[in-house]
Amino acid sequence: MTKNRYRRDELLEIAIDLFAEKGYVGTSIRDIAKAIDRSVSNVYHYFENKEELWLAILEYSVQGLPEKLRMVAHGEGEPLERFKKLLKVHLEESTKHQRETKIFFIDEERLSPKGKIINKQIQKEILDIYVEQFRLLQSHNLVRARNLKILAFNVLATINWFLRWYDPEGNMSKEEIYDEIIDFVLHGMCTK
Amino acid sequence: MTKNRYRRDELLEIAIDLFAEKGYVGTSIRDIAKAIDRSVSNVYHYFENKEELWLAILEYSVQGLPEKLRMVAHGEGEPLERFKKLLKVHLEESTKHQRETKIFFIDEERLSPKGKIINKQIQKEILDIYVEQFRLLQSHNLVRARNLKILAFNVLATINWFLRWYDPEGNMSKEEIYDEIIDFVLHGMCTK
DNA sequence: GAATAACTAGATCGATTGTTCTAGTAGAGT
DNA sequence: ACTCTACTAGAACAATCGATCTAGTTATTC
Repeated sequence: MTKNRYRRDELLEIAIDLFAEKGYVGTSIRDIAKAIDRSVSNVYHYFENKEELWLAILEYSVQGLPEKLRMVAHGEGEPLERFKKLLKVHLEESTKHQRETKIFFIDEERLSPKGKIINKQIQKEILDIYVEQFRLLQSHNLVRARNLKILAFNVLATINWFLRWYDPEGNMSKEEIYDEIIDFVLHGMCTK
Repeated sequence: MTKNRYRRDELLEIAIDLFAEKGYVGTSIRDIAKAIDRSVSNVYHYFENKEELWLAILEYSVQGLPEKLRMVAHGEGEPLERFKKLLKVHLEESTKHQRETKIFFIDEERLSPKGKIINKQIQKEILDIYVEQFRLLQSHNLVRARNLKILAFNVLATINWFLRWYDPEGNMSKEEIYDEIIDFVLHGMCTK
């Protein structure tokens, strides 16, 4: 008999909620069990320990992001249009997993060495995808920045910061925000 | 006899280090005391409790930022030049208090209601300074964005994110990064 | 129907948490 | 000499932490 995937994922869902709200250290196993009205044993039945639970969340959500972005980055089309598409997909995927991505960034320093390494690696992968894109765009004379790494940090800044202030219950539409962010990344705030 | 300001501030310094490294929840009073080789009582002598210690750090560092920014924002000069100066000062001040500002953003959700309110208020103040600047620049036809609030979030994104990746020990100079960020904010990544 | 694996509740573990209490020392002002 | 305040160390507190252990209940397979 294999483990009950459904009950495991239910647990994962509630854990994401609590981690996103109160952080990794701020959320206890008991909190998680209580929130879904099960016993502590139930949590430990599906996950070896707290850290494994955390890593399962990563796998469940953020892990696949680099691959998805690479697909777009290496896809067909004109370089600049493809880059715009990359931004859009990145924004959409991040929004889809807003809570998890939030966790991902908020508590990165609070993990065990193993967790830290995985975390850093995913971030590095994403950064590299962008730097590579910039190099390509640069060869077409489409990039103004001198330091491509700083540029990548700046672009990631707008995307990742968006996850902090965006409120799904708010009155701004996602499409409106996406367009505004993409326009900002491409041309900044100034006219001309 | 008044409280020994020097020993208090020493305590504050070490607390900033630990909070920045391991977070608010991840740092215990004992950790702080041990790091500076004093007793727990010593910490409680200078600060009522853990939260007051946190708030003291805020006061010690981040609290004055809005006022400094307002000074520049309401200063003399051409609107766009003044705005550039605003960005520069903001970047400089944030770098000066990098550890504290990091704490400020990382653990904002982990505070008591009182702490949360103070935290949110400072962030709101800063946001408003930028939105006001954009309104002024807009009246001179210098801003391309439609939604000024989103624009403000994007600008703050680049500044605050910078604090996450910037390594004072690294080989990039601060001035180089500042210029690159300011250029990005004003004109984005594209040529033309 | 026996055997095996999946799952569960609840007590319990030692360690650590924020905080308080007790009992003091040091030094300045009177 | 006495008093008051500033300061200190270290034991002690109840609560909570991640984790484990015991003892059980289901459900499936042969």
